[in-house]
Amino acid sequence: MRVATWNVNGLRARLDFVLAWLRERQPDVVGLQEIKLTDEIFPHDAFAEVGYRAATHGQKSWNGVAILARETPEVTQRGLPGHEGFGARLLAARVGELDFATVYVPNGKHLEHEDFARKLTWLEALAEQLEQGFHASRPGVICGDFNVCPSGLDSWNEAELGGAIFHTPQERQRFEALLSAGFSDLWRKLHPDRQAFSWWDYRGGAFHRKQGLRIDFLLGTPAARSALQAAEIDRGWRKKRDGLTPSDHAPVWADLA
DNA sequence: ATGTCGGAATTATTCCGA
Repeated sequence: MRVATWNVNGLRARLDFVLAWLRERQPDVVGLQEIKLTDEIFPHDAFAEVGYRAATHGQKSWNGVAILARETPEVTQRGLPGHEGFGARLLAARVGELDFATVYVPNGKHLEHEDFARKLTWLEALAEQLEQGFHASRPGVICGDFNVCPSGLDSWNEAELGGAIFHTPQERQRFEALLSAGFSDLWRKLHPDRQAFSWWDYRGGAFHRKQGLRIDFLLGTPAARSALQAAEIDRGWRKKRDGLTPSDHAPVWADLA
């Protein structure tokens, strides 16, 4: 079974790009983030044509998450309880025997902004929510854009960015708490010393300058981790193709037995 | 170059968020 995560940065602008990726990679379950549209206009038909059912938690203009799967996802949670006012950022569903969730963690903007403190609180609430929705003995994956760079290895410039947004001890401690609760960073488990990024700013030629961050993750329960066979970041899909503009994030996928 | 995108508000230009 192939599971994947992708912040698409606007599904209307990215639909053809996403469909091409689905045809090539043939994932079984995908968590999308930043779909930037409402549930009413979600393109269910386009996904059905390539063999996917979708569950959605969207909103107008910003944020929004969705789950694509070969079989119909049965939604177990829409939104992070008590934090719905911070945007449509969490969707959990059962897909066959897999417990799955997609999250779009608040950006936080900068350390002095009120959104930074709200981001930390949101991450704490996420940890509580996951305790209820996932179990060590069941295969489960929580994926998404966490907007946290877990270690210096995950940043193109820890020397200068360490301590700045995405790189603070407060964010890292809260991400670490998710791992301590039993979730494994699946890509990192297979590539413990590799530096690779999943996001590059559109500005300044960051992609070609290799100025990126690894902030998109597939976190697996112990049962998922023990079934892990492969995990990759689809860096090639961060490039323009056939004249289509890419997202600023690359997809990340993992194969589970 | 604070250098690019997506989307909305408003009518091709400006803003906001990332």
